[in-house]
Amino acid sequence: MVEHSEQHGRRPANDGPKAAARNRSALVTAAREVFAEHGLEAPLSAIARRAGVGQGVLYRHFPDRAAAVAAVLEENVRQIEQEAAGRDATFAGVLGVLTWHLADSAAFIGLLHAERVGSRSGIRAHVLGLSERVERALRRHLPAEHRLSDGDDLALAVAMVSAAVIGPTRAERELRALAAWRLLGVEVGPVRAFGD
Amino acid sequence: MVEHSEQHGRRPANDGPKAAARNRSALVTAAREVFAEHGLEAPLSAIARRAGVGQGVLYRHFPDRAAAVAAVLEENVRQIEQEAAGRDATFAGVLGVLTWHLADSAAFIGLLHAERVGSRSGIRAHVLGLSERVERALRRHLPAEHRLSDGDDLALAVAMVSAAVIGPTRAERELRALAAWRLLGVEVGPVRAFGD
Amino acid sequence: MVEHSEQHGRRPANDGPKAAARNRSALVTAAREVFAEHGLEAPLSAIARRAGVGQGVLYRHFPDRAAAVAAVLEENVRQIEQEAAGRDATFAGVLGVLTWHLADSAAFIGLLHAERVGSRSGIRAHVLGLSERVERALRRHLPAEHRLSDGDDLALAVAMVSAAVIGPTRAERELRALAAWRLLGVEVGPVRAFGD
Amino acid sequence: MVEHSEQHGRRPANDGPKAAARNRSALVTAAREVFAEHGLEAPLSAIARRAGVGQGVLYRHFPDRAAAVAAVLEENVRQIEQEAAGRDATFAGVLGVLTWHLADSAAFIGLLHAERVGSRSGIRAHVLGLSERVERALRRHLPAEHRLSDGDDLALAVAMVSAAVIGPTRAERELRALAAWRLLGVEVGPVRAFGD
DNA sequence: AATGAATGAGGATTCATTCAT
DNA sequence: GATGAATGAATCCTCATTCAT
Repeated sequence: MVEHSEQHGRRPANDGPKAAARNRSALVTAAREVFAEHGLEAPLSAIARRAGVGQGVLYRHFPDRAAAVAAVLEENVRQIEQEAAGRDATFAGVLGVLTWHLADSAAFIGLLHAERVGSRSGIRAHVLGLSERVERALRRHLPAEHRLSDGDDLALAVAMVSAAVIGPTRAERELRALAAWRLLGVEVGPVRAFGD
Repeated sequence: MVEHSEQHGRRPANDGPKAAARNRSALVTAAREVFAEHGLEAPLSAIARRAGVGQGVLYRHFPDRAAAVAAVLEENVRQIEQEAAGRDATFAGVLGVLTWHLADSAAFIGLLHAERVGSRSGIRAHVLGLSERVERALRRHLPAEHRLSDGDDLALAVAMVSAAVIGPTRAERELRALAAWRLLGVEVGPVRAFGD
Repeated sequence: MVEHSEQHGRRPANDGPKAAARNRSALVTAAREVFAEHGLEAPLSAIARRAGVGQGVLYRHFPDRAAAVAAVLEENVRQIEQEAAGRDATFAGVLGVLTWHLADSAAFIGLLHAERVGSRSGIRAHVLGLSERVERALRRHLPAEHRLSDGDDLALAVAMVSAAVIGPTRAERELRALAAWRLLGVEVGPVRAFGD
Repeated sequence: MVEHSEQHGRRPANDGPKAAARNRSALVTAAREVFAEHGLEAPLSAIARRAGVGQGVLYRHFPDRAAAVAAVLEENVRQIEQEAAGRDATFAGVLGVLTWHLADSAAFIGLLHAERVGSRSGIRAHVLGLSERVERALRRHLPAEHRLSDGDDLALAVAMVSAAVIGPTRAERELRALAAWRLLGVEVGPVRAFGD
């Protein structure tokens, strides 16, 4: 049992429940950055620290590492879908946003195709669902006669490009991603962050 | 004939220097298996245990994790080179051996293109060297007019295929590798372990 | 992953494997004391600290709390059995050793009859086995016509006395144990530590 | 008629002071259940959750764990006293109610005789007081010539029986309690919940 | 040269307690 | 008065690494 009988020295400000939404958002941002910089095995405490919250808050929002990873992925996928839902969306455009995410943090999108995401199988299904959402978003705008329109090739191509995206700088990663798409015979539109 | 393998009481037999080579080999094999089964983050102690040696021996041969990883990679690359050096080697054939290694343990070859291999930078250069050796082995047999013959495309392609190689079973991983090569427009020869 | 890349500042003496037996014994002793003083929920780290060893050693010898508890219990029971095995052992004498253990650390013998020992069921069976050994040791010397000779009464009586044994000092606990046996109509022999 | 229980938007209805009593009662009930199911070390948050109130309310009513434990004990003891105060109360009858409480949640009554209730000493005196009230309630109906009528024997007997009461089901615990009383030469009246 | 126990820093996780709303 | 999010100390546990034998 953990009986904290000593008084905590001067407790820092507690902004109350209003901070909840702000904290969650800060945590997702921090998680994205920390995972991008130090990999998916980075200490969770680093995320809490960077988000400027206590460890407990991290655990309240994300009961385990997988949940934190999933939250970042979820956001990425949502942005891709949103781009795809735009009135004048094109295959090249959606691919551009996807590529931006790849270059920003390839490890996450790479996860979409990972076989072993920890041991819990729950996350597995979740990731598969996200993967399908990305494919749907892309396929909706894929020219019918495209060489990737066949079967699982689109998913495979995304996985391949994801992995190709390594490099010390964002620019370098973006170049690689574009080169990878080109090798697959795909022309990508302007790469840009969602919302640009 | 004198039976000289009798037990020496408490200490395990000390078979002299001959044991060193045997141990190293057992360690590399164990490392390959452990890394393949539990990922590159597996406890090093698991390698020593599977090799049937003490922790100290592991450290004698591999001062750190990177060294153990490098040793497995090194062996992989040497086998690819050996295949490429064969009298009647073909591009498809060399690619077959490479693909076998990918399917056997994609994580290793994937490393060939990783930007971050722990924090020590020494390993970085080493891995780049291995990467070049693989490319050389392949390029030597690459038809001049091949679409991958241009610049860094070959390395990129290997990276892309490496990443596509995920799956619970070896067979599944092999299938994925072949599909990935196909997407890149490459025809692969019979996939087989080196030495078959 | 826990990558300890910084050098540990000056490592304390490592007495080598010879320390293993000594450490285990020190740990059991420390565990007995810590559990007696702070209850079975005491921090495991306190045991390691009192035994003068690192946390790792504790975990090497006792993978979890239950194992540490079991080790102390085991020792208690063995001493009772040993007393019972003596040539001129009497019921009162064996009961004396048992009572000494009760007074020394009632929680442990109390465990012998506990229904809920954590959640793991493995420990459950183990404790039941120990309990039977205590009963056997006692019953061997129990006068045939004794009122406790019937069925489960002996076990129940031990459980009841165990619980009665609370109090701030050893002497107080011993008095209570004796009073409890008397209430049950049992006359107890000289109370003494095993080996006295 | 004005319907005034409509939801106030975000905040849960604030039913005014009347809720305070209701909450306290819900907390005591929840505490009894949680402590019975998970032991006295159960997380306090579990009590608040089961009572359907916020953590803050728990702390308003019970500043610490000891207070929560004491509240449940207090209620138990009050019920025993009330039974003893009945016109035609008998020793066996009062013992029956006591036994019911033992079987319901032996840990509490066991506390009546515990030496160490956390570290705070305040609780100590409180528990001793409760213990005396139980003894008084029992002794009032104890036949003068009874073997337990001497000195501390009654308190000791209660402690001994408390400890015997372990077992996975309520029925099992009740059987054990009755067997324990019998071993002590006490005949127990009908075991029943207070108020039956 | 091998063994395997010991060390102890670091990371994961849990709650008791506070406090803005 | 109630809610429940936030805090962070304390505990648990895991290895990388050393070193006596």
